[in-house]
Amino acid sequence: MRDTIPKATMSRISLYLHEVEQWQQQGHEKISSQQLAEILGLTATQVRKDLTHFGQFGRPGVGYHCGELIRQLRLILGTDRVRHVALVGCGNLGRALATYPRFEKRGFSIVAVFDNDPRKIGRKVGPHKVQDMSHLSAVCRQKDITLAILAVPAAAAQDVADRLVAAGVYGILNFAIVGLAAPSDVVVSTVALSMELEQLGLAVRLRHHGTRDA
Amino acid sequence: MRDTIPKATMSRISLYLHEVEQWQQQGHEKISSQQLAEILGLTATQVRKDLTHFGQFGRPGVGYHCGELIRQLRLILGTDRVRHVALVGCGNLGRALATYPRFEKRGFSIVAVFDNDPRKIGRKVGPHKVQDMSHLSAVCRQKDITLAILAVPAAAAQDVADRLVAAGVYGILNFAIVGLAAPSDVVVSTVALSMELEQLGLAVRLRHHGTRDA
DNA sequence: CTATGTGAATCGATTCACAGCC
DNA sequence: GGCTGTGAATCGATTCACATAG
Repeated sequence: MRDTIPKATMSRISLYLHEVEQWQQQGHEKISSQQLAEILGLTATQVRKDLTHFGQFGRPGVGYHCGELIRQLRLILGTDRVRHVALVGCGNLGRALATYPRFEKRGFSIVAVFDNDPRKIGRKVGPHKVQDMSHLSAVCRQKDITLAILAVPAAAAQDVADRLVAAGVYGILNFAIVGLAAPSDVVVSTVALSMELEQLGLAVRLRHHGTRDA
Repeated sequence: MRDTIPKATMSRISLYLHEVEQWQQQGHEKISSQQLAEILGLTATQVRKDLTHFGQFGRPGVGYHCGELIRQLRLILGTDRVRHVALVGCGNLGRALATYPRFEKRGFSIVAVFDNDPRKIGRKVGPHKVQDMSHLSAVCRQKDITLAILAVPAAAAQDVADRLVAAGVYGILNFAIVGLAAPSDVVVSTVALSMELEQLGLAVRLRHHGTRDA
């Protein structure tokens, strides 16, 4: 487990966890790299290579024990214990994310919600009162918040990111369409929804290349 | 332009478009591969290689003309003309996406919204009345809808996807956490928000590897 | 005989080095 | 001089082939 993990591998670990959980819920006790690969449209070798970056979880001639593999994958992802998350920005997208049930189901708990709009502060969003940004640092430290979801307008994103970093957050999931500067020990991952749609459009165009200008 | 485009290149084209637009709005007339690369944290060579997959848009000694490059990038992405999009699923996330202003700003227009919940049908979400799923096929064809955003529960996703395909949609942006089966001429792109958060958590853990179990 | 784990080989993407144009 | 476009070289990721364990 102590070499550097390929980026491509990292992006597949949570896929593995999700599919093995599904598989187990369907009543299976074990799963082979072949079966897991087929579900995900990968190769069996790729699945095994990915997993062995973190340890040897399977048994030759048998496969992987679902329960054990799930435990290990959660350990890898750090979701064996619940992680506290702050959500900043209570627009339409922010409110949807605040109540997105899958975060809670997968080991992340949104424990504080912030906005800087006085009309929103004090309102409830899901189970949480929206708090003023000025409380950000104190609340993050008090509630042991290590990750943040950023759903504010692009113009405000860098400022909020700086404040989150100052508040001791280690990772930021950024829904604004700007690159964020952050110190090297803080991870920023940007989800640009409009670009996802653009890329889908491009993929469609290339697949139908000459065919028609669909 | 007629070799196969690397997947990695495809995923960067919309980044280029966005940054060149910003750059132009800041009053610049031209941009060099070096400047664009710095903004995005890439190398100048990579930017040039990516662009030349689609044609030769720059002039040696000068750089790229912003206006011309933007025009070409939109042509590549197919957003030179507005594309009609259907949104299926009016839960919290669906409603946020239905009114997400950036889609409209970048050449995509949500022209129809569907749900199968009778209590939601007829309500307005942004400028659109929520329609029953039974109208899906007729509306998609009538309004020349080529792309769809799928924001329904995982259990319903495959069924809806099948109906979208039957309705002549070429691409599906899927927010449900399931792999969707679709014919090879239909592109499915899945955005799994909870997995984004898991991957962020993993990246954080690996960056701080031994340090502390943040 | 079945399925994992892994070094070696292949494949694809990034970077280098430079030829050609402004 | 400055910068693009591109073949050659490097780097990383996937696949192959097989040794090893159940």
